[in-house]
Amino acid sequence: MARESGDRRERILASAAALFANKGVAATTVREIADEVGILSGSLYHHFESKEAMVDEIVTSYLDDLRTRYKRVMAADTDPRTRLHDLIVASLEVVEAHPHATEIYQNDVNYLIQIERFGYLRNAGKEVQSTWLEVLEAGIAQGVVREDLDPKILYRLMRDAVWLSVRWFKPTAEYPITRLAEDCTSLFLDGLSRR
Amino acid sequence: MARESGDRRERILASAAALFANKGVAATTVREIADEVGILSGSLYHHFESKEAMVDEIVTSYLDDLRTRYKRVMAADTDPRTRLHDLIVASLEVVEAHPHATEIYQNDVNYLIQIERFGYLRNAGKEVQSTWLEVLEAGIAQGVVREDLDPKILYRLMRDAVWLSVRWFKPTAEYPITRLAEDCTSLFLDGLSRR
DNA sequence: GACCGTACCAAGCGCTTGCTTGTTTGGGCT
DNA sequence: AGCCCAAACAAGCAAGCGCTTGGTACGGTC
Repeated sequence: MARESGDRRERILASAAALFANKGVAATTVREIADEVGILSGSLYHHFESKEAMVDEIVTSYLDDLRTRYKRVMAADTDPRTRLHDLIVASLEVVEAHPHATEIYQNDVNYLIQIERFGYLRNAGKEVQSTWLEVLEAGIAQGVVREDLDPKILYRLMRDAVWLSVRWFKPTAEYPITRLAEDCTSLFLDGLSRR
Repeated sequence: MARESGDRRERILASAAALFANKGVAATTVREIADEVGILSGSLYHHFESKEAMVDEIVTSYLDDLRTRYKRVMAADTDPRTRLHDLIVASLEVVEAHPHATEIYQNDVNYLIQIERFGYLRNAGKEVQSTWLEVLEAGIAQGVVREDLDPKILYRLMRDAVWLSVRWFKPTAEYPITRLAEDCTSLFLDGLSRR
């Protein structure tokens, strides 16, 4: 029994993440989480300090993974166009690896951010933005990206399109995540007009 | 006093909308709404049947406005490129007219949709989608839109980029909403690559 | 000046929330 | 066999929830 205790913890986190993603953090009760796992609500507190602690663990591991992948993209010696593509790929891979955490972050940042414990979310958002801006501005400087569009606005439009795919994208054999990444890159870089 | 009763109702709705948008519907309490208006929570029920009724009224008027504007766009005898632009403009105008309602819809559809009363939200989403698809498919048929990108995926990417602008866009004199509409249209149609 | 209806207050009901507490269970180790 | 201790249960607490109720203040109408 004791040797499976890690399993239980993970199962609780997985159930909690799914519920948080589908119903929202505030609308999910600890009793619902416990029901999903098949224990009583009080027993959750043997594994976690609080409901907030569960959210925290889910979101933190999500952001850690994201940061790691972005750093890898920026460490490579590549041109802006490739980097933009690689950022999109990295983001979509994170969406695939942490679908629930992504949805929680997208839906509930506003709510979470006003809880003291989650103040760090402000910095996380800024970090991500500056990574994208670095690439876009390098692109403008090198003359491969249009300079009549504000990079910040470009970033926000792309960001929402890419991250919100978590709400609708379910990878299949015919349309895997790599294909979505290609289509995103192609849409943003070349547009949907036939030429 | 009686002659200003409509005012009160509107003030309650406005306060409720702002709170729902910022904290989420589930995380906003009737006491908070009442505090904002300066009355006690019980007094809200003189003006509204329930908390759900407030949400309903906010969301319904938002969707009504959206439907009206989309119909106007589709009624005009214009080419696909213009129509796409006009749909973007119409959407951003609705964002501007109903910022809180837009945010509530974007953040809380998942939560609301599972409440019986808000079942109609399913149809609303489908209606909007089919309007965009109609335009995109006409564009493909007329050879002005690339046919190597799935229209449904195009729609979803554009939809999230456009609607989620409610979270960050604050119109100014230098960058009004019309400019954002132009930039969106330009990004989606032509891409961000310099050519 | 008696009456009416609107708008609100004061109090609190029944229920659910996140969380705590004291106790029981049962496999692993000596 | 005897003990240990992680893991779960059973019960329930205080706080907060949406909402209801009975009463009051007061401008408008006849």
